[in-house]
Amino acid sequence: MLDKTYDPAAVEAGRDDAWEADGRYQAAGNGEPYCIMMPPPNVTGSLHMGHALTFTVQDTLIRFERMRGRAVLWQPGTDHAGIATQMVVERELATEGETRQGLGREAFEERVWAWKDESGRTIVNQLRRLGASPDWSRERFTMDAGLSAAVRRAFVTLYREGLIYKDKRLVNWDCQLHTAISDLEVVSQETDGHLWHFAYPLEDGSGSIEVATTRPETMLGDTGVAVHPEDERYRYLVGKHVVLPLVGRRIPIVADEYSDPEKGTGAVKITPAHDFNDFEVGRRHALEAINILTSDGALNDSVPEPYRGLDRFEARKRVVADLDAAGVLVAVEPHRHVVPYGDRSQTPIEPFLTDQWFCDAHTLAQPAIAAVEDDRTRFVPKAWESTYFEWMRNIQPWCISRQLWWGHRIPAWYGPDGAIFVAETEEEAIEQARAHYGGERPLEQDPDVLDTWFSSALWPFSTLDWPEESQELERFYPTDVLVTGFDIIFFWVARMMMMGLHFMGEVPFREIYIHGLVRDEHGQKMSKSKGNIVDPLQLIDSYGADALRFAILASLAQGRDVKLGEARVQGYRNFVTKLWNAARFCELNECKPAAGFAPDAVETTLNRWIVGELGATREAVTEALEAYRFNEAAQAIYRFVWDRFCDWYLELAKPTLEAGGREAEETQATAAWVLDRVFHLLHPLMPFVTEALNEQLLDGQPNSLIAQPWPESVQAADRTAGAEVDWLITLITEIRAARAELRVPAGARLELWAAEPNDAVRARLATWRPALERLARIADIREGLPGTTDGTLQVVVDAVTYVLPLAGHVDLAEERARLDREIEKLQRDVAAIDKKLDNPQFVAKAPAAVVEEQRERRSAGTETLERLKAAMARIAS
RNA sequence: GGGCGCGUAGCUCAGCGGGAGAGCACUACGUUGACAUCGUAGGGGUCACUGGUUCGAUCCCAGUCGCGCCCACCA
Repeated sequence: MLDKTYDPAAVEAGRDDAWEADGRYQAAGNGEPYCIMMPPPNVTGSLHMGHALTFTVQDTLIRFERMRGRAVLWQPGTDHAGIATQMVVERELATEGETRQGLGREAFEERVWAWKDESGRTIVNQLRRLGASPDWSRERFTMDAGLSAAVRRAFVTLYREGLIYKDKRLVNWDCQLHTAISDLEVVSQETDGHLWHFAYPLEDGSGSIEVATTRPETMLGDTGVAVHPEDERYRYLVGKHVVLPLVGRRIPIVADEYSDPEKGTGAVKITPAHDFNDFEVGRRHALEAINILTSDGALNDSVPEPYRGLDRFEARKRVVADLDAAGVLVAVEPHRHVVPYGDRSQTPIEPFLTDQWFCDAHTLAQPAIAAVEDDRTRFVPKAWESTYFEWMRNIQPWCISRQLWWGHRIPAWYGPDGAIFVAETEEEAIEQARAHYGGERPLEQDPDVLDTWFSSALWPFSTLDWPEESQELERFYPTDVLVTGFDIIFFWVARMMMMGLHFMGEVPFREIYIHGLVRDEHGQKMSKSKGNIVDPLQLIDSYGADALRFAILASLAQGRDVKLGEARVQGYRNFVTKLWNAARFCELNECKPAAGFAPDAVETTLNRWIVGELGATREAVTEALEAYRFNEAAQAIYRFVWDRFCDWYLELAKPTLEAGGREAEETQATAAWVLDRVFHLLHPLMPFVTEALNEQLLDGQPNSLIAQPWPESVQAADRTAGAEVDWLITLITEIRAARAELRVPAGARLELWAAEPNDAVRARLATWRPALERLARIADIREGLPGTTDGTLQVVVDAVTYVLPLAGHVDLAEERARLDREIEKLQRDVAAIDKKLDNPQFVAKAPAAVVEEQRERRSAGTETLERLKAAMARIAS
């Protein structure tokens, strides 16, 4: 027996364990492979709503395809998340008064591994509560031995192909984390600052040239001043020199188109070592690049003595004060501008000249662009392709080295003379060195590690054992769909495309489904500082994983962010309760699956109708899931369960079930069958409750739903049954509405007189008499017109007038007013249709079917109108 | 500066060339009923604005206004 109330905790407990123990999460059977790569959450992570969204979507697809007979692999794992993890462990060390430097590299790495073993499983366990069904037996971590080998193979290969190289370039330097970061890890922030104007004196004493800057301290590294070649104001100065104040350096004035006459003073100071644009200008004019910063962001020994060792922001004040004192500070104006910040450290980023490893992303991007252009990989929704193209076509060299300790160590070794040996193992590097030097030389490995996203870029094949040639790699690559948010298209999707095509020769996935971000119910991004974080685990505790999953899916319209408040989840918990109670009703009425039940062979109208409705729902859900329209899938099944099955089918079936007999038996079997199909259709969306109900209710089933086949198509909707039930629903609804409007007491039973019934209507009324008695509170059904016109309620359905005598329950004037409103509305409708039909252009140019439809609507409308007028006439006097 | 998206009922949003929809909220009535985590009924909208295309526009196109996002940008 089902419990009287639905308790999500009881329903969900232990199910994940049971499914996994039965091996349900592993690819099974000989079906066509279907693979989704789980975007590996950071080991430092704990489940947030973004995870809940993306993993619900993935699990829904996985369960759907698993039921459809595909050999499904959902490949799970976690990411070592270089900077994030290192920061977490360093913070932990700090509470012990310890630092990573104090510990030393080796001990620190051990410490991180220990942390990972202890805390790294949090998110995995939380995923289980959501009902996620990946193949945990294949769980991977980006720093596993196998994946590390893949990283080294990829690095070495790209190096040998000239697609990875070491270069001294300006990089984004994080002065707090002491590492380079990629362009993507830099976030721009609008900041209120100042624009300082300085007059640099000309060497020949003939005057000065005014420059403006937001970073005065960089002037200590200036090696030129640039003006636009066509700027008349400065043309005569080109080729002359200025003497840099405070420093005394003689620097040239050059003509360069980078200089924008509209901006600042039109003359721009050039600091090649600390500005990306200036670096280019400097290169064009052979200006020296003087690095004036230390890795901490303090000034180094290249600047005059008084400034050495000052932090860059201290130095800024000092430089301004000194320039002011020297009389070269011309003006200071408030200035709003964007300042680059590190996305992890939240500190201002400095362009900094260092040796780093770069990946030639431009070359790798070309095949990745082509693959999307010719649809070998499709974005859903398609609009994201332009974002992808835009970025890929303007891609810059990717800085892949990081000055961190946690990550994949760069497989490069240096000889005493600086010669570089890149190899997959130290032994190979030693071998190379021996050949190179003709003898043993001490080698030192590059201290840096790789950008975390380098290993993530290999994920679609490194997890499938590449570079080993495994069966899984053969079978599941290319994968079917990647599910992810737009926020990591650049970080991850683009890079997987590049690496997948380069190493595997094929795209990593055939489709990329991009979903929105989760926001709170007001559309605000969830953030700790706003205090509007919704915790998915708390929602699961309160309402169940099924309700949370369904709420997410039902809210997930393509191309939109998902706004999700607690009320929404609560609403869908109510839906689960509704389903539970429907199942309970069926159980109480002994609706059990009948052996050999054939849905297309049911005889009674009601049962034929619900079978048809279920069939339509099955198609709608299937098509919606195939097209990643999760909200439509959710809506279709929701509508069916609540509006069709509960509100009408079960209500209309009650008299039949109570009466017993053959019809009741067919109805019991049909109800059980429908419920069973509903559990199947709902299972990918809400796995727990469907499994629980299936298990308890339909205990003839040998297998759990997770392994059951997806429902087959059933016969096309039975149109005669549909028409009849539609008629019945309309009649009952009309009577209920009229009664409510005229405030007929809810308990009052009225007679129903059918004014001019034909044989079909007469038969229908006989058939549905018990339903009408029950749902429309009808006392008796008669033909013709009742003797009294005093106090009647009249409705018209399908060209038949129904009169319900009220015996004093109602005010005649109110009934007149009600009929009047209906007549008016109908007249407006008919007039609108007439206007169309009277337009020869419409009749001539609109499709015949549309014209025909309008004609039908018009004739139905006028017929009803006539009868309503007749009804009015009967009570008018 | 470049690109993208969104303005539909009080709120959150579907729909997207031929009858304006849902959920929540609201109002009235209803509890021996599978379900009050419920039922029945109801109120509520010049589908942002202006033009255009069309026999016909909430839907397509152009523009305007408003909101949001991404990329670029430290003179």
